[in-house]
Amino acid sequence: MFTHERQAVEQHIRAYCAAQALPEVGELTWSPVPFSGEWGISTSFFQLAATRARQLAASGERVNVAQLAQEIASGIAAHLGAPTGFSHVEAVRGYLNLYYSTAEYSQRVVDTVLAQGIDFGKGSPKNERIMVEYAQPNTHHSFHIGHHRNAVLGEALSRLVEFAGFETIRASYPGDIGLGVITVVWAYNKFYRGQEPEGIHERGQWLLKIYVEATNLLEPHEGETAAEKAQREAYDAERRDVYRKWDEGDPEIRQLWEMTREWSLEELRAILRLIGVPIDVWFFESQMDTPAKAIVDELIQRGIADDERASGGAVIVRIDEKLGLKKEKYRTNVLLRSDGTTLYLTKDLALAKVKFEQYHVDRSLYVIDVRQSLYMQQVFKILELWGFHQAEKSYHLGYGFVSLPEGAMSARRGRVVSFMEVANEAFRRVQAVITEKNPELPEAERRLVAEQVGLGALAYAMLAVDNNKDIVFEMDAALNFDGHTAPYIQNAHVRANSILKKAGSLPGEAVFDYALTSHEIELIDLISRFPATVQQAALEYKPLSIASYAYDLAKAFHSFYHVVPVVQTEQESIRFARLRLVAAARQTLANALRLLVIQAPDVM
RNA sequence: GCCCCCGUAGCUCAAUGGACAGAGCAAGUGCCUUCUAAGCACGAGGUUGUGGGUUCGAAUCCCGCCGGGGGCGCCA
Repeated sequence: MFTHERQAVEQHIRAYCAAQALPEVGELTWSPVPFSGEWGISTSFFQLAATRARQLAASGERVNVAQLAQEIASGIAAHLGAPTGFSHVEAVRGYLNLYYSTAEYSQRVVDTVLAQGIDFGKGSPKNERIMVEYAQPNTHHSFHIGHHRNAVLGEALSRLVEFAGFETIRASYPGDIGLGVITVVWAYNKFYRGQEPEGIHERGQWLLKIYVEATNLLEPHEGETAAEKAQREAYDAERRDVYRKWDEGDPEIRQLWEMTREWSLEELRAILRLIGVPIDVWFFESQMDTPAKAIVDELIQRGIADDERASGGAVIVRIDEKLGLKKEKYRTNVLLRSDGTTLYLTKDLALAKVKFEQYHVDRSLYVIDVRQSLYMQQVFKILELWGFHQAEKSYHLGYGFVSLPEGAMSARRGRVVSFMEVANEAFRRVQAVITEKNPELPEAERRLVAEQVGLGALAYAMLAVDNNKDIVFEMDAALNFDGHTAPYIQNAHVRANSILKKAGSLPGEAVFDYALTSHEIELIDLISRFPATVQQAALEYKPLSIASYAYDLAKAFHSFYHVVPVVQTEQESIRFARLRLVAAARQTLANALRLLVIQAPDVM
């Protein structure tokens, strides 16, 4: 908006500087004027003044940079007068502030939002394809709140980059094989065959219980007797035998594995559907073993990997050495065990190759635990050595772990917070609040809204904190619906909606040629910033920026709602303008919430 | 030993080179015959861990130190 007018002003500024024999103006960066009450764009002249000061210093003249910047800004302000599209211009402390014409700007913002609707804020196509890999829990475990953080962060990132203009593919990569998985298959077969409970979530959580009990049987205990030790070792031998049979493709073991695996995947798909995560492509770790073996020889031949098998060693990549680094930074990682089996790294490299070659991905994003930072850097560097230029644009969005107030979660000890338990508790509490606040709402609708609000609260708790930071999950805090939370934002949407419902119909157009209150100005200002916020957040891969923005917008709307009458406004032209503003605010809130994987209810 | 992340109000967190460092929670005061009080308004709370440096300008960039967390060739 107002791009044309801004460019005209830039031309005037350049012409002025040339005429005054000032140094060349570089790229002019504009930001919103940070004061409330009016709005406009601002740029500063400190750079220019500093350059000029250095020139003058060469001839022995000393000047104060801040003062000079202010002089330049004032000179330009006087030169500009009242440019088209702006009501007035001022120079303050080295900054040049251009204020928009209130009526024109308001109308343009509101009309744009209402014309574009759900697309308001959407960026133009970037002609680049992004694949986001997230939602990679191991199968044979139940979905816990750490997985939830991963899934919500990944989905928010996907929606963000997609909305910003990137073609986006959502990929899930569950770990469906490995010692942990085999442990469950062994224990199920030996102790629990046919005892699985009904119900998708019950069965998913039951698998975790088996895992915990099996781990207990297989781990050494303090002061164990010789008989206990023998028993434990016998169990471990059985488990190893199951793994060997799986590897050989033993039909019975494979069938057990597939059945139990499917129970986990059923639970995973149900939860992803519930929280709004539509995965496009499923990769499975078990399917990457063969492709992984296939890339090893290629990496050896290209001189990237070193084969030390002849001396009883493994196939390794000395990353620093291959990059020509003198100090250790990326270190060394193993590509193939000395027994010839693949590792996680091998499969990840093979999968990356598939993403680049078969899916033609330009940017590969990974939402993975921040503790794997070094590992991810190793993957990217090996891909670079391998010749995949896309690796430079690949990105690891790490996130901190979710822990309980009493300590870290541990799947092995069964100390996990099940996502469904938390979600159900949230639904119960929200329903209780709705019953109290809005008793007329029919039961069926109440349930639906409770789900939208409960899930929203959980999602927002995961997104409103910097991804690098750990979250100590406290049920009470997450379900506290006051303050900086999703329900606060959702309620702003509900209030906007109830005004519009009360008004009946939305005027097709309106002008803003009356004296706007500061609340209206603040609201319009925030709405107008949404498209730029989306672009910046997407390029930084930072859903948090949207979470902050949505909160600010909701806060501005709540203030507006409290002070400024809409439906009760007597003068029709003002009422029309305010109704359209409310509709624009509702739309923008909905669009922002959608990027955060949070639903915008009409009532609550 | 080396690498990464973090240190901001009593607590939880924003702000990554620009104007007076902002929110929420907690504690305090006021506001429901008015579009839903899951709300609004008003105060209070800060040498941005610390010492240097770069810059016209630093919470932000660089170096040292202190404190916390994480990681480092056959786990995933």
